[in-house]
Amino acid sequence: MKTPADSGFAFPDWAYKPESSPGSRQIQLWHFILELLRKEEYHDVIAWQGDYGEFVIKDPDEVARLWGARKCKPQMNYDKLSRALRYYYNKRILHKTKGKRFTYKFNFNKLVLVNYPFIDMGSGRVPQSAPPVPTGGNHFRFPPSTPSEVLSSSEELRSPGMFSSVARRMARGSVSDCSDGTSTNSELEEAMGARERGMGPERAYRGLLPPRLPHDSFFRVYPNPAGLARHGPRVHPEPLSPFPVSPLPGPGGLLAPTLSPALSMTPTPHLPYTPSPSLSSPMLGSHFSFNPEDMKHYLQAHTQSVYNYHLSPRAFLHYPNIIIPQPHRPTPEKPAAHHLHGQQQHPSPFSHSLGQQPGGGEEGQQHPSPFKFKLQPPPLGRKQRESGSSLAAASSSSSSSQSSSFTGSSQKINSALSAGPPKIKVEPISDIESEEEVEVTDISDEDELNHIDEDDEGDIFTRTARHHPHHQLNNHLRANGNGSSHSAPPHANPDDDPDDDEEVFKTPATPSLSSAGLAFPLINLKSEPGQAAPISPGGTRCIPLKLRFKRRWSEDQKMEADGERDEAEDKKVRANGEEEVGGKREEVGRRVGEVENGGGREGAGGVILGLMLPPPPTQRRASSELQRATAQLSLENTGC
DNA sequence: GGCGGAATAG
DNA sequence: CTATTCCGCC
Repeated sequence: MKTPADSGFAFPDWAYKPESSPGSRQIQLWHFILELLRKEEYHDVIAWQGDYGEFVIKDPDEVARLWGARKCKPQMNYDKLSRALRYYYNKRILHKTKGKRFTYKFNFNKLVLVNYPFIDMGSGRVPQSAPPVPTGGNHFRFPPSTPSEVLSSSEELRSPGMFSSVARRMARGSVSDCSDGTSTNSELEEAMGARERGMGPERAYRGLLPPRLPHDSFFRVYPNPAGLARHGPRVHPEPLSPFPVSPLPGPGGLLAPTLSPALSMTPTPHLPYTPSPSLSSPMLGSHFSFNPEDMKHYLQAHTQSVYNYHLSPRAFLHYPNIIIPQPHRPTPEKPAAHHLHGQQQHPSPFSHSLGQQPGGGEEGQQHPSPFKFKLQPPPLGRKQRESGSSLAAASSSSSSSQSSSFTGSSQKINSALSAGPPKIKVEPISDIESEEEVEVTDISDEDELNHIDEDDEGDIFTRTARHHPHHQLNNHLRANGNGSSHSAPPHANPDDDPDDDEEVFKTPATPSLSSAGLAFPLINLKSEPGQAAPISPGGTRCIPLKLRFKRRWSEDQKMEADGERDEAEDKKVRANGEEEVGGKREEVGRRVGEVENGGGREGAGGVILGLMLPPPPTQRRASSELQRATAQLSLENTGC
């Protein structure tokens, strides 16, 4: 089925050679594994098999040898290599498939999907195990095209940081390796390298892509079931460009004024700043394709992921209808993927249905309306909000955004904030939430919790938000306490992993409206506990426009928060391993501070702790994956 | 086989 | 930090 090249997955180049790797500049094991997996040549040695993201090391010794060659560690053996793999467990990059020898499973949530929605793991057969990624093309394509405005230029737009990194990367091309020349290196690299280098600009896209966009974009996509539609005639925004209106940096590069330069700039690979819209939007523009197929695939993949990996459902939650509609869409074949991503299909995106997928199913339901989803521009970065006196800025920014509608919400936020000392940031809620979540999330391990996966599936969609602000916390605590079984209810289980957050999300709301995307929990959740919140959980439907806006707004914030959160998470993950609740809390606080600081790297003081403490509802952290991925993407191989 | 602690290298 | 080494334990 696929050509070799295709067959493998095609992760974005950058995925393979990121520079950003945290500690070591060298290639990371998981990247290496991915490389091997994507090459057919190595299928006898290691291959996808089983569930999504699951792969089996058919020849451990060989894999070890290859790895050793790559790292110039002749003494490498499977025992050692496996130790390294085990370190990924806590990071949630990998987990062991129990009961199957030499079989591990990638958490693509973290690694790929979110990050690279359009990546394709290989068409063909890549078994189910291959990450479910979509894409019409073979590799990822970031459809540059963009509808309208979008941004073509987005690249430049992107945050400098990212951009720069990309650039560097490009410049360098693949780096390589040990000259020893073990076949491995050379092969892999060559293949990749060639590809990469060859592509000029396109590559750039890829590079850029990765990070957040996709995911942001996705998250921003709202289904628009009746809700939105009603509320406005689709917003102007257009069908095509989902993000066109976005306030941010659109193509024009408008980086949001608000963004604090510092933040926005933060180049570090980590993406310290992802959240900010600025980033996202650009990406959206450039990378995000609206090609229906892509969307469809992506969604499906995402969905799967959700199910399989606990991706944060929130994304989907928003869109109950997510089901990737497939109205009719026959095209069985994939678009020529080969050519790269670049093609610009234009999509009128919405016109098509996303549906169809080869494998799939047809779960797709058809919907009368061609497109349910409505894409929206990313909200402003929280930073932006922050920076400007948070509020003011926010409002402005929001207004700018297409959905100017949100402006109103700002108030809300304020109020919310006001509750606490206004510190630096505005996202009180989110932060808080995020933190908690984070904690929760981190804690979890998928392995054990695997069952969760399945559970999640159900849960994700099913659960309603019942979380009261404290509720989670409590659970959290309890959970931690338990040493043993995770039998605890899914949701209680802190471990659940990242996805837990999702729980929170689950919106109680009715599908219809809620789905509209408007329904977002953040605020709602909080209000819930109380008695009647205007936006009662269940009653999303009747929500007045204002409320809707607010919700949306809040949603946006959340998202942003997520991004940050992610970072936090990452850190946490590491940290948390053992922490207890109490300890965790503290840490959380710390982390939060970091996050706020911006990327963590330094920042102004993280004062917000106070806010954080309360255990608000959590959300998801889907984005964490992104960050993580980003952070981790370091692949370069250096010579020995 | 698999896990994970501990020490350590880079 | 990530990975490598070693190693004891299940």
